[in-house]
Amino acid sequence: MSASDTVTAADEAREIGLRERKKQQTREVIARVALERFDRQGFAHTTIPEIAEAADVSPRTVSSYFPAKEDLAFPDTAETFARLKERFAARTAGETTAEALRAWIAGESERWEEQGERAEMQRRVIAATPCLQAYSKRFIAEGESLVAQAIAEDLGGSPDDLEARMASAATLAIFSVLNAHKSAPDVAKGHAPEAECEQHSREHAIELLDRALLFVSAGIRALQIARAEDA
Amino acid sequence: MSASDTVTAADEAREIGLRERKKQQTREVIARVALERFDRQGFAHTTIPEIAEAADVSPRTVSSYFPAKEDLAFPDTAETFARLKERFAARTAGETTAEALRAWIAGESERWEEQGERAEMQRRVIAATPCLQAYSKRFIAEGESLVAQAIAEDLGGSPDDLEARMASAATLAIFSVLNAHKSAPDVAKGHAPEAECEQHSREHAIELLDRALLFVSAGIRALQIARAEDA
DNA sequence: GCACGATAGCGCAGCCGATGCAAAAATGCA
DNA sequence: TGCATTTTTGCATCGGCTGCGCTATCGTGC
Repeated sequence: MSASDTVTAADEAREIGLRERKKQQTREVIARVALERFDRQGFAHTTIPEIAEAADVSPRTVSSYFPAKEDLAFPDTAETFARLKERFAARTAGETTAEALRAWIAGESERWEEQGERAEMQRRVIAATPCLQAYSKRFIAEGESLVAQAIAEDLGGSPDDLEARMASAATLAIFSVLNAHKSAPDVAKGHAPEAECEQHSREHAIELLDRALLFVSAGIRALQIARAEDA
Repeated sequence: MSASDTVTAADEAREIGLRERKKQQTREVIARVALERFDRQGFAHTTIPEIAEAADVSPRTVSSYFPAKEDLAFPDTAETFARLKERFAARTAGETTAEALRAWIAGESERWEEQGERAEMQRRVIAATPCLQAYSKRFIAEGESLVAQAIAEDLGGSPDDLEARMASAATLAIFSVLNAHKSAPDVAKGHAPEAECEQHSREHAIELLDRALLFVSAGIRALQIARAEDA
């Protein structure tokens, strides 16, 4: 009855052997050098062989780690949504979807801040590449079903309730807008990103998030009222 | 002072000469055979040369008409949004964005019904191809900015007002859900698409649309109230 | 410690889609 | 009919993706 019987996804990074460790490391290196090149020379003007050379692996290996070139710009999206899934699974009976979302977003923005320049680069690259913005919708679709399920539980309906799906789609669409909004105006103002500013920006982000959730919950309420009137 | 001085987009199809006519025709043939193949054998398992042969043109010509393979599945999206743009431009002072959207959607669904099997095939193909669903978001983004502008006018704010963009994104996201929803359940029920049923489906579509607009307008109102309280 | 199964990384070859370019064919007009 | 314009085509190339088989390394059980 070793400790490995109770490992969680979070522990996995330490539990595993040297082999897996090297794999993660290789993946990380590839993603990092790719992001740097994308930032410097643009996504389209960076080739896979080029990234491979910079990461000291073969082109074939790059494609093996990242099936599509676009995936290089979203190296840890899977984990991000895995955490959302965990968060939803772990929520208590009274906790609403909105509260869980708030907590999740807070955790994620903390992560982004820890990454520092890295997250900023990713933001820049995606903002500068329409193709990547379109690609990101693919992941959002994944999040949509998670949120839809959570909202459906709140409403006590079936997991594929239409209203839940509508509300979920609206929520994530608004998140996208907020996310895109966060990139642009800070650049325009032109003041250096000091610690104080970052703190402010984070509070601002939460505030915007609340507005989004307000929007969505008002929408849901209106639907429920309308449905009650019909019946 | 010929008649060509006052041509609109709608007249264009007749005003132009044989040359332009043939071009449209070629484009139409390519799109049609492509959609058929996509429906029969899947998007990924249909190659450009194959489509070219079926359409009796060279592969190079196909790529010339449709820069990306995905565009073959959305042959008339540009016109669809052009009509939305026209509709917004033509709306009277009192007409809200929601009303204009309703009118537009009504017109578009009429068009779809006229196309018959064609629209159904497109629906099937997109529903069966995640890649195309992601690609469709590209066009939706275009619609988003149109709707955002219209809502911003309603609200009297600047054209890139954040709330307008949020509301617009939410609206189109919900439309997407409704659109996807329309594909699935009709198939599940398994009754033939009789005229009566189509009529019902159309009414149902309008009803769903109204729910979406209700959702959005409630959201906007909530935001305005919150903003008023802050001030 | 050793040997064996598993697997990460690699090279290769091929397919497909996208694009630039220039020749060729079709078209519209005088 | 002849000419200018535009569409269509073939060609060549490039970049990305994939399947296959080989090698080297790692992990495990003996």
